[in-house]
Amino acid sequence: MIDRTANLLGVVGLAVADRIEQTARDVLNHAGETPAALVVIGYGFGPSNDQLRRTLGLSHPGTVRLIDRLVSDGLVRRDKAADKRAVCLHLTAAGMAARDTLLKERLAAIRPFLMPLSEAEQETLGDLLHTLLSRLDPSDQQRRTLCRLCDDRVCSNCPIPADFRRQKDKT
Amino acid sequence: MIDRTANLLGVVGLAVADRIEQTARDVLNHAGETPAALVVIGYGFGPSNDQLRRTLGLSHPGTVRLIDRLVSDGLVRRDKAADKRAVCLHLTAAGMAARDTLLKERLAAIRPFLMPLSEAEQETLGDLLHTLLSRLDPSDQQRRTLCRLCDDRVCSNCPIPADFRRQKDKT
DNA sequence: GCATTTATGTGCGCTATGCACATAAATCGT
DNA sequence: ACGATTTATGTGCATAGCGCACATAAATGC
Repeated sequence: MIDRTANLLGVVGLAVADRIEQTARDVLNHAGETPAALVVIGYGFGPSNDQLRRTLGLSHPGTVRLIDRLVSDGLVRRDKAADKRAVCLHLTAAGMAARDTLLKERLAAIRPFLMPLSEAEQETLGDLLHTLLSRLDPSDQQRRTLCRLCDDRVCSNCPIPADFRRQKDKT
Repeated sequence: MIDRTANLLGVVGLAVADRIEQTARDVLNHAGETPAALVVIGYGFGPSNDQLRRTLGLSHPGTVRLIDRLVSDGLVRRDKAADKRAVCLHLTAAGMAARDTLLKERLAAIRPFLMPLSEAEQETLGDLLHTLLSRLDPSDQQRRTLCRLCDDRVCSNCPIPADFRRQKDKT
């Protein structure tokens, strides 16, 4: 019986991810992990290339090229870090605007799935998803990966707090 | 309040899609829409390149190359169709085995998200997802796209029946 | 103070995909 | 029934996004 639910979750997950990806492509003209990079850098703690790499689950050269794209689009700056080997990534004003649009459009892309549900059904679903996420027991790294496209402005009582805004847990 | 739920659905959707994609890559050594192609062709109604293209949401040359890959992997055959312009796609024995593995591993990839929930919670979630899907009101084409990775063996009482096994609705 | 580790960047290749074009078969109108 | 249009496939060429192997510079650890 669990497999019936698993299958439905797979269908909905695919549908939701499809819509998010399409939206991100429309907003940024880039696909893959590029939108997630924008969201993560946007927390403003100035991640290094390497920190970002781990959150996005990419190889490090892949991350370098990803940042190259964002820099050449004028959305990201490579600042100097205390550690002179590292870079310290920040959004430009244009980058922040793009990030805002991206997150707004992401929610707009997901909302149609929920609109046909009653308030009560939405509430129940939200609680169940919250419970589901709270029981995943991910590593710190996995938390950040899970939340890499999350809109923290609407994530009250986050079930998997990913400490994006703190510089601790650099691992 | 809907946005809190939308955000959580986005997080879970992304997580589920990530796991499915990773699993598909492990099983097939291919990514993108290749796994979906295997599932859809596996219904055995002998889709044409063009029918498949619409379900996968790819360009037609992209679909030709996708089938090229599956053929050269020995998973798919290009048979002749009644319409002599068209091809008629079928799985080889190896293709059917790969499809079985793929669907099995897909469920295995999703199950860990549900395991920590109680039976009752799983039931409620399944019912809510079923309701959500049943209210999407997609076109016939969208139905097939939604279900392109679906495991019909465990999809009892499908909320969005996608007539894969029937040749009607060739549109 | 030198060997090791860490962080970044570069050369090169590959996969998945799209656009423009070509070709063959079916269909439609007269 | 025949030419014009539409439909289905395939091919040349290009692009985005990514990984591996390698190079280099800064930090770290005896």
